[in-house]
Amino acid sequence: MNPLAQLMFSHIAKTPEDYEALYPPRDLPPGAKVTRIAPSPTGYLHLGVLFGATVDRLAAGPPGNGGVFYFRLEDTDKKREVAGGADDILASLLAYGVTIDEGFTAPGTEQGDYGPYAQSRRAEIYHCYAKQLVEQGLAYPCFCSEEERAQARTSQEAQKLRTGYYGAFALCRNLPVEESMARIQAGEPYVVRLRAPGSEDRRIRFDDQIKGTIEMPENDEDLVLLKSDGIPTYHFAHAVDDHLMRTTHVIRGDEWIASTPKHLQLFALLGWKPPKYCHHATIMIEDAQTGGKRKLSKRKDPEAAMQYFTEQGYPAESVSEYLMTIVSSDFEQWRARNPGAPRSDFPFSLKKMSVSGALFDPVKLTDVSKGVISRMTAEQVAGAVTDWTQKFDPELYDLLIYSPDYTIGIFAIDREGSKPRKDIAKWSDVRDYVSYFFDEIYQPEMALPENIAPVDAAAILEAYTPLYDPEQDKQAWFETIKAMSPALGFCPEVKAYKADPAGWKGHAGDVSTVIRLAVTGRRNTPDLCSIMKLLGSEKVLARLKQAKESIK
RNA sequence: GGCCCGUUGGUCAAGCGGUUAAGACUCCGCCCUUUCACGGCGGCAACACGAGUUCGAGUCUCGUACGGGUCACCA
Repeated sequence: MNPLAQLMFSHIAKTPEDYEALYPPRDLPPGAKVTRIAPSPTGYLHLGVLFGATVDRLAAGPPGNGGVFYFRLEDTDKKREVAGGADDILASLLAYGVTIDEGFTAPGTEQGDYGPYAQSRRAEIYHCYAKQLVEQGLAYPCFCSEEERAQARTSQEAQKLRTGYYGAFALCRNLPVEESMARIQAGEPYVVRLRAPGSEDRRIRFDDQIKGTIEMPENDEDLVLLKSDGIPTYHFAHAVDDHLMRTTHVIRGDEWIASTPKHLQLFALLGWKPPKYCHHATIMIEDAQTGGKRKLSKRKDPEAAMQYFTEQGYPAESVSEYLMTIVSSDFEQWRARNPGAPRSDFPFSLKKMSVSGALFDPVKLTDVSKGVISRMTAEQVAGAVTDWTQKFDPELYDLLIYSPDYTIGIFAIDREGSKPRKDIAKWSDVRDYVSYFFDEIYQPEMALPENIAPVDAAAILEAYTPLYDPEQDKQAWFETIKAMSPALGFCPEVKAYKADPAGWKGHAGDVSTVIRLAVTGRRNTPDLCSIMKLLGSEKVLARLKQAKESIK
């Protein structure tokens, strides 16, 4: 029995063998992958985490296919923890269509045989393995204070040496056992450090599933395993958890590459087979200050928080679809060939992931989102818009719920058919799009096109008003416009007008533009006949009258 | 600074030793069209640089430059 290990971990009764038995290897079909997302609840869900989770989900395959995608909480940093952060992340993930098979599968729900899935509740497990390492002489207590470490760093920098707790700078590394024990018994605070056997001039190599072979110096830093409060660092927790939870593929951002030698060393020392590492490039953002690219930052970039997209009213589907175009280089081509297919059908491969960081492109998001919304039914759009306005635009919400049929009617215009309109990219665009359907928020622009004189416009409205027939269908309606055009000096056929513009003031299209302007306050709208039908004759007549007066 | 990773049009990107160097987004033009939007057609626009290997290099090697990441009792 190692007296030091005994003293440090007197509360540990279980052995590594116990845990091996408790968490046996998973019975998986050949080739099935076990992936995980392990966020720390230090804020709300942001684009980077969603991106990672999307990749994990994709790599594990659709639910029920043998692969497992689980959610583990890395709540080891009490200082930065945000209350409710975990549930928010979970709920948001689900909202973006990332389903979870195991661990925390929904807010307040934890399931699976490899738990607990919150690191704050796994202290005993980490301590058990830390104890083993101390017993084997592979770990030791370190009493260095913050000041001492800062001092060491300063002197290292002065000597142009690599900073860190290694080699001769690892002050507590060779403390006599008796001294360590005495100091612990005296109540002195300490951390547990790895006695890193690595050497800087030996190199290790690993096959990254995304980036390919990577070669780096071995780790020789005596990294902290357990902080002074007994909570493990990420490195140690990663090794213990991903082994015990039988993760096959650790998919994470490439900012982790630098510490992979530490992780590989940990796995080796613990006697475990390491998982396959898959380091993906992170999403970048254009820095407004410098014009350059940089990693997305939760603090600097409000649009990194999913809350931003929610407030703007981007459908979750749009964001997911956009993310896919960054996740996998061949997604767009697949999507073009399989327009309606669920994303889970996409044949995903880690190898197809980009090795360099993509710049977040809001313009592309807009384009993707317009496509997504154009494929929705009028009912779906009305429903989504109603939900969104309830939270973010109460005034518009009240107008929209007044008559659900009317609201659906608005979104039904020009929606059916093979060439749906793409006017809306996000729900916050809707207010402007629908404003002329509601007198309460109607803001006519009323600026006539330059080629139409006010007298002619007035004459057009004068002539049209008695002809207005709410029963007319689209074709009959435009026939009416054409029929009344010549008397006003406008050519009934656009083509004929273009062939001989000199003989006319304009064409039937100009006539309809004047009416459109009178009825909607705009020069550009979807099909005017449908709009007038929806508005109803009372409103149409009122607006025609109002327009005639404003022209005079 | 050390150690890593990266670099094909403005952006996302195909490409795997021989291609007129795909495609998507943006922008521009034309067509369709009662406006707009949609759609169709077309256009602008790229292999960071320098050596080397090779009959031949965006593709392989080495340098250089530039960009990013990382060097915590944060993840």
